[in-house]
Amino acid sequence: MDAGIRERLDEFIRRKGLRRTTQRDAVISSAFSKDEHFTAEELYERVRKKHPDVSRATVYRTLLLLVEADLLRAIDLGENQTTYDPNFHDKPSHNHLLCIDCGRVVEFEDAHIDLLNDCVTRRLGFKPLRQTLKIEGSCEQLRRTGRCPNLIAARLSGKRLRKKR
Amino acid sequence: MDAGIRERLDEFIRRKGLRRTTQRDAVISSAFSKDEHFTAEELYERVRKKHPDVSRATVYRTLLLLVEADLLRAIDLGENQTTYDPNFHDKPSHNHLLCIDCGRVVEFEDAHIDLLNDCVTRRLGFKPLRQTLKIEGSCEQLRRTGRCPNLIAARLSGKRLRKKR
DNA sequence: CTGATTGCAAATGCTTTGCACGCCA
DNA sequence: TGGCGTGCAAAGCATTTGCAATCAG
Repeated sequence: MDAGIRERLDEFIRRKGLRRTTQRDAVISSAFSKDEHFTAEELYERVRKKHPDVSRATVYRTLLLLVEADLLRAIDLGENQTTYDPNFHDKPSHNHLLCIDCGRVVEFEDAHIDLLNDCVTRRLGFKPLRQTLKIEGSCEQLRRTGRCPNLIAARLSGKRLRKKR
Repeated sequence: MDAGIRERLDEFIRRKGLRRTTQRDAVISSAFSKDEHFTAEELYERVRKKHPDVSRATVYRTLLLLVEADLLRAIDLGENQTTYDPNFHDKPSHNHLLCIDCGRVVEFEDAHIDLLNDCVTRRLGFKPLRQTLKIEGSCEQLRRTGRCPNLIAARLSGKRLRKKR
């Protein structure tokens, strides 16, 4: 876990008069152990591997804290559960592209987007605080060659492709 | 209800071998009776005013159809329920700005956004299909003058301001 | 007629909560 | 010691679904 995160966390804990507990630490270190997105349930399972005594409730409660501290971002990837993104600390203004063919999620940054948001928002009389851009697209390689490495990987891993919506 | 919508709907019904029923028609005409966003529950109540016999299940099932037909768009405004937007037929690529002060949702269009999405997406090897940009901002007028007409209106109408997330 | 559609109530699935106990500061 | 934090199970909520009855074409 990145030092900047630890620092911001400490500051948050201090400011809110919270306490550091074994369970809380376990959840937090699992949350930031990879840079992959995860759902509450996935994190719960990941935590349980090392700390089988942490309850689901604590995972949910800690997630709420982390989102409030802005260490984690809750994003909507179109499934019926909240997805959490641990990468906003390093890349504060990245966005997501979802492949409708294989469900892959690509994070990307683009300097123009911030500028654009700023213009649009001010024009309307608001001050921009946060923006979420989600692009859905289809895989060009799949269309042209009939094959897409991600699609194949997704099938092999048994990952559910995408649902409706 | 706009003629273009009726037309697209008929085409959809024909293509899928669906049937036209009183309940379905009631739900659909309520959905497009205003250009306001709504939740399933809100639509259910609106429908019941004129057709007290329509069930909640039918409302949900019809909403699914309308989204599939791309007549309605399911959007995520940060509450824990899906919001439906009936304005995508007229403004296919508009986006949403949410005021964190009063919860107001402003729809806006900007020509640059489509271009930007296109560039970003192709650069990553995908073909853009649909994008969702949600900007959250605070009200400048409120900050400067301490008053915002929308905030006051929202309070008066008892509309819940925003929840977490 | 026949399969699509409906209402009802039960089921789902994610997330939150009430409560009594335990533990950090 | 005073509360904050925890686990458990129950509760909440939005949404979906099984089923028998009903209706459109």
